[in-house]
Amino acid sequence: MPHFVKPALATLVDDVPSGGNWLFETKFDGYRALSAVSGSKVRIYTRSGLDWTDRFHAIADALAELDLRGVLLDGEVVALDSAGRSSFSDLQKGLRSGGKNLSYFVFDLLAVRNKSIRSEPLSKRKARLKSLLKEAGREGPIFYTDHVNQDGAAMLEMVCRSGYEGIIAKRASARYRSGRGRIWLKIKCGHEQEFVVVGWSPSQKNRPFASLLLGVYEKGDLQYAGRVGTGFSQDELQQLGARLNRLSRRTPPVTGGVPRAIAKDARWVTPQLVAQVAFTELTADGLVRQARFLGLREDKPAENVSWEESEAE
DNA sequence: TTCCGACAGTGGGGTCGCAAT
DNA sequence: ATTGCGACCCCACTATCGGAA
Repeated sequence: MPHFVKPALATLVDDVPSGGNWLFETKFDGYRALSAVSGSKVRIYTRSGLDWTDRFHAIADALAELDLRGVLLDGEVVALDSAGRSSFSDLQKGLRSGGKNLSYFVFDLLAVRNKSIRSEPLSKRKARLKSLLKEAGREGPIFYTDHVNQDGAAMLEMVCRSGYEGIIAKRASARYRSGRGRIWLKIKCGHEQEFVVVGWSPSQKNRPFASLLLGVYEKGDLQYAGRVGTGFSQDELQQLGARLNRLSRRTPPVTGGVPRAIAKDARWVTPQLVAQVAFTELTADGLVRQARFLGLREDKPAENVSWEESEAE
């Protein structure tokens, strides 16, 4: 059986690359999974190389039926919602039931007959992968991840309008390279909007604060919307920390919805500051996921901050 | 010289399992 | 029964450093 190889990782960029022989795939929101398959023997590894075959056993069983020889696959395990989008929260729930209702979108082939083909160009590896999976993937849960060869910008626009997470651009001529690099780029649809700063989480470390607590007005009530703890420079941390202290107050300005564990050490603030925040999506509880701080909006009064209608830019 | 990639360190939302309360 | 914690998953970012381009 082929052994684990550290996966290639994409670098987040703002713009779709042009020129230079790129191919474009839709970005899935799931768990990265590399699979070593040899006949009925299957091992599925996480990004860091842990063996998660048991958690994904439904997929492992499907891989075992493909009758592959010494193959190493790279792809993403996802849960598809009713519209066919990959849903991260469904995935997290789906894992409880042993990996049923999960799909495996395979996008790269790293070894065949126990021999590494990582030095072959991506376009060639994908062609081999496609023919390998041709008979297999018809009804799932194993799928070949297709791509387009041009006009990534148009693809991004279409993908965002349909509510997906974004796209991945890959150099078609590049060999497989472990670790983060410029050979693979991710461009996210991303959401961005203003939030009222309603408080902060104190830091265990040597920082003015760990994260900002966010809120949004909904029908006159200020509701908790999660935290943001990254995106600040050293200067911003200091300056924001000082302003928060000046606005500090004893009672929470939000009406509710703050998880116990967070409310326990939360420090509250008069709702006055407005933060611009980017995030990938809202969780089932209406909290921002993968949020990063972009800056303060000094021009916006806090009372005007409510949910913006979800729409692609 | 400039840029890139690796690393360390900080932060988030989740799930799970186990130990302490 | 509830709570807390760490180890995993998904990540985000800043800051630094050495070597490649």
